[in-house]
Amino acid sequence: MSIIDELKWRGLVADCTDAAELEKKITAPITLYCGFDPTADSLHAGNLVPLLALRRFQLLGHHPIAVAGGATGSIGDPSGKTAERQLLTKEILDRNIASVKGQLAKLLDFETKQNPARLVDNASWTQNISFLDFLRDIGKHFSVNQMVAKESVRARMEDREAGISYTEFSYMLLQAFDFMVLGRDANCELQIGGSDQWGNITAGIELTRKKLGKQVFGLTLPLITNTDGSKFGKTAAGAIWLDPKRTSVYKFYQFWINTDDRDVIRYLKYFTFLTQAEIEALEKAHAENPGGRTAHKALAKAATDLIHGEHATTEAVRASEILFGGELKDVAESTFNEIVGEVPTKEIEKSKLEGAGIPLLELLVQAGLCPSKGQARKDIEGGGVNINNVREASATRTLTSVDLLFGKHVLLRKGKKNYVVVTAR
RNA sequence: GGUAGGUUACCCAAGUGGCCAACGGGGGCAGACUGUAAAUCUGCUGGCUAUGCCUUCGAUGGUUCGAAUCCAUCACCUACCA
Repeated sequence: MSIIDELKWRGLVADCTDAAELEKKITAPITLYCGFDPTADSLHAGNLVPLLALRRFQLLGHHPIAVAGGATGSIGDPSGKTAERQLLTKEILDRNIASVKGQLAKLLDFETKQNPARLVDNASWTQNISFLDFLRDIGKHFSVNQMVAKESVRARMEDREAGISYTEFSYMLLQAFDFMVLGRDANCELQIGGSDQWGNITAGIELTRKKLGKQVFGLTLPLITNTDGSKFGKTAAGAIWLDPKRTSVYKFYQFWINTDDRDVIRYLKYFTFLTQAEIEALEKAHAENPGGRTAHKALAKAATDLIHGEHATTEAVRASEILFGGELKDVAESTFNEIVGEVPTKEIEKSKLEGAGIPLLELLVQAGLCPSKGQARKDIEGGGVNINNVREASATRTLTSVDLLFGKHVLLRKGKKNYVVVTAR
């Protein structure tokens, strides 16, 4: 199966230039790239689709290049943004690039002899070019008329309140320049990216044709949307990050477990490397017994394995089983310890539990389960708060050392899914 | 520059002197049901040392026993006129 068929089957092709010619080209290994701008110090679930697509190409023998956007990231892509962005400071940018590079490196194979992945920073070819040279050599090939017509720019021009700065307006040129440089120096013939990158990609294709007289291709991946209309990759608590310091492995696993039934098969195609046969089997299992959530578990396991490795996944699965498995009272200390560190943990001083103890209201706020004591009180009165998986109905409850499990921990829960382990120290 | 209208909690939006921490809807949180679902039903949705107290209705000042509500000035938005 060619990479194009593979992507099509997975529903991962949103758009593509000169499909017939690209399909011919792609029968032999080609070099392709995808850019990632370091807007934060970690990639998030939303970045996964293009990143995994790179890897899909690699698995089928193609040569992937991941481009860290040291240059483009310092400008800010206007695509899909409704307002001008705050520029990142140089220090933040450097830090972000360093950590994003590390994450990219984990998901692609840099070791294989045949077609090792490469990681480059577009600052390396942008920083030494002078403004005048850039205007003369690159800028000359762009028509402002055409640039203004592109969706990403037009949306902002029509919005009288937001507008667009010259800086962001120029973003497209930088990305086009990247493609041209990679086409010239690395024989890169294909750029992939999210569907919001279409305008930037085609700009690069045209620049490459004009500068090098060479035909290169673009392929965009669909924007992932949840069936219920919400944004993929976001929870109430914020984005789902790949960095376990930002989003714990347990939370990451839970994120996938909580996928809507209607989305789960689609996401298996998007986010895992399971084969068509395997996914079809899961689809069947899901249709026959949705309550078994076989597909959800497979999705969560596969995605978590990919990002955090099998060992961490096993622990997250185990913690989930313990927390959602029912009674806590018979749980052995060693079993309980498995969830410590998986779910959010809050340490308090042991002395606070002596005597009258610490008010539950206060602890709920400190543990980050409730935003204020008023809210904590309401949550308790509404029956939403559990201590060690036993519902607590009294808002005046205080916690003392008697409540400690194994003399160390208290398991607080708000609602069905929000756990915090409080550890006395 | 002129005239008219607007600015209310996370968002939309009612309220035009005391009964207003402020109707209603959305969103969010929680409860029941369930599969750690969906749909549905219910409660909550400014803060606190909590049968009470404090801070909110674009900003500042004023009238009044009492203001989101009346007056003045300022800022921003919308429409029409120039």
